[in-house]
Amino acid sequence: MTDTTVNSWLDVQSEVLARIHSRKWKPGELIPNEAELAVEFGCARATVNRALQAVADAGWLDRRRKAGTRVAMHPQRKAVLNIPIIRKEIEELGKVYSHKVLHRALANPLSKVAAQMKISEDREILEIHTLHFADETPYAFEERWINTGFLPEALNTDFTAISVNEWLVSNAPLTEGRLSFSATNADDRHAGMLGVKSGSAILRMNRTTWHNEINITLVTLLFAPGYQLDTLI
Amino acid sequence: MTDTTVNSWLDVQSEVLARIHSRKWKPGELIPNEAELAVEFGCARATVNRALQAVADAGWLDRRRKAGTRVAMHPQRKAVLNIPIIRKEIEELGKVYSHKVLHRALANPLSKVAAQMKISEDREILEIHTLHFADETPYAFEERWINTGFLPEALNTDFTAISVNEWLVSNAPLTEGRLSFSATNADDRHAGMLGVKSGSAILRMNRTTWHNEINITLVTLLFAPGYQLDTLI
DNA sequence: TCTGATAATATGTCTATACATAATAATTCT
DNA sequence: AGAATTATTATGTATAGACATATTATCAGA
Repeated sequence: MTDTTVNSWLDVQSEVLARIHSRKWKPGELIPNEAELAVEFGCARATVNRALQAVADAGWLDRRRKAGTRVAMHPQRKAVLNIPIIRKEIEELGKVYSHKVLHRALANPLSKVAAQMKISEDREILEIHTLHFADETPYAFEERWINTGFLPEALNTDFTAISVNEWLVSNAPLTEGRLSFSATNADDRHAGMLGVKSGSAILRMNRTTWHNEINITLVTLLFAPGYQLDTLI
Repeated sequence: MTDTTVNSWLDVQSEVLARIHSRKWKPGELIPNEAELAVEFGCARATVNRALQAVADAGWLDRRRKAGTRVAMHPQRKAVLNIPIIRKEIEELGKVYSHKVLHRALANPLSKVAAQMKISEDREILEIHTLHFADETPYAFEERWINTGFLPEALNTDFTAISVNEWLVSNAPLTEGRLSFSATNADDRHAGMLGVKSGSAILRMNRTTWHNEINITLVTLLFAPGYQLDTLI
């Protein structure tokens, strides 16, 4: 019993998680240091380190130099969310994906959009509206603004063949961004496009993408009712 | 230029990400193997390995033994979602958190709930409805079912002092779970409780929690309109 | 008693080396 | 030619040892 001989860092990880889950190590409690655990588990400290880092990444442990490692007070704070890629989602449902560009224009951004993109209102950007279908049924409506100052090639691209998103994936150097989800009531226009009653609750996803300090694109996706965003903890 | 001497794995990571972002390494393309990169960067293979694993974890690279490492086709980007902890959220807004237990009963689960919890319908479970407030304003409504077969102590606990969630955090051995988000129209009852018009779009969060194969609890949270779930990519 | 220097400590990371493992390529046998 | 076997290769992982760094504890001096 005393000698829990394991070797792989995954074994160490399992054991550590088991102790947290079983409350042998309680929230807030300091756990033995790496060297001690290495002796107990009969492996190298580096192996323990690898395991503890993984567990800490998942949010179960808080680690600080010198202060040591303790069980997180609020476990399970983090979940990994796979950002929806519409074509893939639809195809994984066994349905046929298609899309239709409803609107495309160079225009001055609305002040709200300009503010979010942090560009001036008198600078023209590309505005594209797309409707995504799963087997001919509307799946999501997309409003997108592209910073053509940064991506002038977008002006000469035909987005009926390739969707805007996929074009960006293979043409824009993405770095970081922000996602936000909220619920909203469909207005008449959106309801009409998605083929639902006006006022229906729809899930809205907002996404901004930056390269260095420049905003490349801003998207709002409105998903047809019934859409569900899933994630495992 | 040729000799990009770096030492820390973070430096390697930055350089790798820069090459992906700048499209020096294009989506689908095979990148040099670890040994070659180690020589180029003037560091040990283990250091390159650490960096590449981190980049792969973030979804930018696909790695397979023998086959090598290539840039992901779909930067199927993963986002780390901070699971909302209501009390903390409210306090971070600088508001005062409070909650009120509206309903508490031992009852047979609705068939829908029983199905989700994978328990039989004739087994009694604890049903608790709680309303969460931020500065006296309704913030979210919570419907929760607790598997009292697994957590009999819940029967003797007074949830007016401590919220159900916080009690569970410190009393239930959690392991894994599933989260899902969707939008729904408020029915009269929910609208009344949240103090909004019937039919308002609200964000619904569903969460199940398992320990080994046993479902411990199931929660549905309905957030007052305006609620936004944020995450960085 | 307060302040600043110093020691102690736990995690963070790098290195070199070795072997494990998965997947592909090459080879042999039928 | 086709199947089974054997190399080869790139990543995956373990190890011991060393040093870096952040943070806390301790102690000396004003």
